Amino acid sequence: MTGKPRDGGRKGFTDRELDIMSVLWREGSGTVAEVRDALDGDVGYTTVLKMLQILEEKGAVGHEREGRAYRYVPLVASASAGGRALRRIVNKIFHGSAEMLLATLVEDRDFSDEEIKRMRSVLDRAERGRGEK
Amino acid sequence: MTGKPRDGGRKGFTDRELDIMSVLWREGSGTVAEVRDALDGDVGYTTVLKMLQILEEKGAVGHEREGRAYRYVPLVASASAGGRALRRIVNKIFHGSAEMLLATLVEDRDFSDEEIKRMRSVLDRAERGRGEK
DNA sequence: CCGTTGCTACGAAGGTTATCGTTGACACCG
DNA sequence: CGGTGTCAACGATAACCTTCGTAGCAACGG
Repeated sequence: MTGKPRDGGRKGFTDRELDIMSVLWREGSGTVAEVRDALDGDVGYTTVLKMLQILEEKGAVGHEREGRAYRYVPLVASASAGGRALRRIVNKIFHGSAEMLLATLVEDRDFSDEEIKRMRSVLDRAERGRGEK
Repeated sequence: MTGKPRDGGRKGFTDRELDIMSVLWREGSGTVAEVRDALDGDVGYTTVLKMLQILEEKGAVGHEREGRAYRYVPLVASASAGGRALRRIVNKIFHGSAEMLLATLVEDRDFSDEEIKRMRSVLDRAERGRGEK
């Protein structure tokens, strides 16, 4: 493992960085070639490598040697990045209203009954689970 | 009004751009000086002007003369920007699961009973309102 | 042993973001 | 009229994102 953070991962990810983090979160880890294959369009090998090096400088990923190649692993959890991103959106776009955020979300996509049910139970759990810890 | 779009506002906003759009969405419109006053830290007048000009180039805002100054108005609705941002997050960070997004949201903040209730009714409305249009 | 292949490292190019300094226009005050 | 304050326009700057080309290294096949 290497990598001294430059900005500690405080800020959100850029588009390309997010593409790459998304792959690592989904797969758990990846070599440069694996990440590259998992990306949509065709991106140069060195481009992916560079992005991973930048992400490492920021402390978002780490790497360990695997044979001749490096295997990169995310050091920032997706939930943590998601929380930061959601906070930003709810504050700047929805003026602090989570209700508006949710309304926009469900208006934007057609959720199945199943999905709505599960979302409702997320709210139930939040309500019940409060006041304990 | 002026402003031919350069990228049509397809992409999301950067941090600073979002700060400024947030003010315009909240207030409805604003001159350079008004926007500047509404921003948190002290930002230079010309900086705010420049950002508004960039946003105008992108088609996100327009302006009309008001006395000697320009009054800027948002051309992109906050719900539209919010929808785009949420889609990006749910896809890249939560792998398409709105349920995970919602779980992260409610874990991150302590919502009141009132807020939870309103969010639940947003889901109810979504369920009932489906299949018609 | 030598060429090929699969890697990482380095650094540069082009575009964007974010910050202003400076200039010039215009109007108001005294 | 002449100074002062408010405003937009322009250009400069520094940092950062994103893309690679090129080079160098190490292992493997023949």
